[in-house]
Amino acid sequence: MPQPATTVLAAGNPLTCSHSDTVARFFRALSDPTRFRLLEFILGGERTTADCVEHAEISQPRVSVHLSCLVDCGYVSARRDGHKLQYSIGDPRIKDLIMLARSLAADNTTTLDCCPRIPAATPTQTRDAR
Amino acid sequence: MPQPATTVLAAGNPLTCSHSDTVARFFRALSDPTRFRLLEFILGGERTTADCVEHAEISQPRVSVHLSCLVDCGYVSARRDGHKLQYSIGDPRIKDLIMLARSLAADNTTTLDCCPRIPAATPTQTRDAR
DNA sequence: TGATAGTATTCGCGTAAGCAAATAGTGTCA
DNA sequence: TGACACTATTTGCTTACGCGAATACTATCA
Repeated sequence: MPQPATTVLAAGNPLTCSHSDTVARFFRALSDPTRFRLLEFILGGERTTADCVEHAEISQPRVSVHLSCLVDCGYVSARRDGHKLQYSIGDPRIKDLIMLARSLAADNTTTLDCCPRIPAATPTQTRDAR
Repeated sequence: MPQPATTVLAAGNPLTCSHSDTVARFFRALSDPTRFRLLEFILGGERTTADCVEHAEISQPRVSVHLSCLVDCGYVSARRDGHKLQYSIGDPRIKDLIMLARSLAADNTTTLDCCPRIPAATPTQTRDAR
């Protein structure tokens, strides 16, 4: 189903000026399993850093970096609550994005898992997380 | 807006079994600028490998690898046409995903570009990207 | 205002993954 | 079936980036 290049651009939005590289950077934030799991966790409700550390099972500094990244990329927003920081999803469209991706990924699990270009889902392979 | 963790899972879809790592892998395919640009290019209509090579301005072997990756991850499908291969978008939801991401990324361009966790949009760049 | 809980930064390391160049493989048509 | 157009793989290199460990910073409250 070949579509002219203008189809996307003429969809009635002002997004045509959004450079591809920026969108790729945006996706990059979700391409790390740890970060993506953190986002999913926060998608389930407001979470403190401590919650995230416990959930992610990695060091606090690492979680801090990942959360900062998610904030910078616009996925989550932080709110101070006494000593702690509370993280939550800032935009309802994030949920749509995740669910859409889940749906698409689910339909391609077999080939996805075999893609040699993106070898294993587990970085720093110390544990057999498969 | 804190939501219970069950909200996503009880949304009436069977996607709960789709592991986070698989979805992260799915996103990984779009996290590379070259690959993402190729996908956008193909989104504009059916393209041959030669078209993609010309568009991406990298070597044919590299393009081949990227296209294979996009096929494996379910973004595009390939069709033989004489000597050539024709690539096209396989699923209309892909377009939705891209447009949603474009929209979200556009709203966060400033912070996105400053995220030190995802340094520069240009790989293999000799300049000091900080 | 000082103690401290909570968060962020720096450092060094190792793997992931992008690239070009060379080359091998495969499908199509004369 | 051989020649050729097109596509995929291999090799070697370099950079990106995730990790833990150590440590520095900072906001809050007694």
